[in-house]
Amino acid sequence: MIDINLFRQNPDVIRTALKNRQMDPAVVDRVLALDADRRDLLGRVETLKAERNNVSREIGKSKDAAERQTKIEAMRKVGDEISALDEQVRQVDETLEAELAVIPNIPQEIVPIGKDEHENPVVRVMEGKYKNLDFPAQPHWDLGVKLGILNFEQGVKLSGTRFYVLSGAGARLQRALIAWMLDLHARQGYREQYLPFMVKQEVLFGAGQLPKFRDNLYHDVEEDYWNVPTAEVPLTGLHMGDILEEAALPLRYMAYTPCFRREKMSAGRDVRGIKRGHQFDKVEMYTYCRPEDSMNELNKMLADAEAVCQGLDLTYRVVALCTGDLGFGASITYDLEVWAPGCDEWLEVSSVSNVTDFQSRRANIKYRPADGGKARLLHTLNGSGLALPRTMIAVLENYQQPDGSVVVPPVLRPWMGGIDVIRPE
RNA sequence: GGAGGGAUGGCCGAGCGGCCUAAGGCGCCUGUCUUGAAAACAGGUGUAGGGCAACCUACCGUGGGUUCGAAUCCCACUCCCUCCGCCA
Repeated sequence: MIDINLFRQNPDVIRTALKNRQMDPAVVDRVLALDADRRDLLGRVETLKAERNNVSREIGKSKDAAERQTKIEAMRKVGDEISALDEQVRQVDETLEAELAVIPNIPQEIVPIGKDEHENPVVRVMEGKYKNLDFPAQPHWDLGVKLGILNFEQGVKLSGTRFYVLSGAGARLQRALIAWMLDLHARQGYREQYLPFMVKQEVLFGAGQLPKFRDNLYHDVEEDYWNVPTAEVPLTGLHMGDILEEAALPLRYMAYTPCFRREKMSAGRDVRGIKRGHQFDKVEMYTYCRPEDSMNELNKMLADAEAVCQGLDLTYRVVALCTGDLGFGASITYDLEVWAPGCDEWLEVSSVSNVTDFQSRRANIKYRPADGGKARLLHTLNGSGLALPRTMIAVLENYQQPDGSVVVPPVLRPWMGGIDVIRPE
């Protein structure tokens, strides 16, 4: 959510931000009009409430029955006016909140201006040991099926399209990746969390998923349970409504969770393989920090995500998202893309963002400055470290050998129970 | 799922429909005193919104209702505790 004070004081900043995001800036004028309405109504209703409070107090003290009756009659009328105005305030508030709730964060000045993902500049390319294979690379959907570690038919049998089963060494390889990533991030200073995979509606609002991305979420129709689309959601909710001590910051968390997405927006895209499913696993990093520290934390988090690619010796590149491709809550985002020689494409395995105070305002998360001053909104950041299916694709396709076997990356071997090479089962 | 008890400021804990503008205590901050500290004493200590300000409004688990007026009365819900049943 954007600070209403920014609309009042500098609406052009928001108009420009919306234009750069390829969105209509007309919403700014609607917000300003609603805000003016709201303040006008509040002024009137609060004056009436003050009057009623005073007179009601007099009624309590008065001994004169006739005078009491006169005042009670008068206040009954005032009460009706208050009810009517309160209802108007409620409606204006509701409309205003609805408008504000779907306005995205302001991109930072250093974010490149661009229309869509085709205009995202590549910041750097980091070549790992595995880049070019000197034989024709198989895509993972062939390689994995032949190895007997990946089964699409069973996924469809159980749950339908966009589901699959990992079997034997495949399942174990994913578990090894998860365990290794968690241990790596623990060494980098993040505290591991085990979280609910279903959360309440208000948590999704706080994280910026609702109301805008309702169509992408799975939820229980009988209870207020929503499956998390990313660990970012419960990691935001952890401190919803809290006032943290400045000394506790930065607070760095990480968590492994499954993620559930309906993928209504991408129907028909990436239907082959395990790149995009309704359920996938992810290790996520999340930081709460002081506003003045958030850009440093962004750089740290990006480096910490890159360390995963480096540990696996994968070739990857860092891409800066342009204004037209920036996510809803992000003020700046870097994507990590690893090279997958089998499907012959760069795969987005991580997205690292500084969300500034966009989520903390929605979720009411503050910190108390060490000097004891007023509580201030803090900044939050999130970054994948990494998304599992695409990391699995990259490992399988990069570590494949001409005979169709797959070498297990050395860093993962402690969890593989002696399997150094995955061969057909 | 059934029966009962509870939810009040940072914490503990009072609170007959109207001096609740929430008692009292603890904690914290400031001041006096002191070489310094402790103690004692005095004052101050929530969040949000509106107003240039004085000030005003809202908030006693949540949401409704009754009333001129609700922490207080009524209804629904949520969460916590105790017991019973069921259960990985």
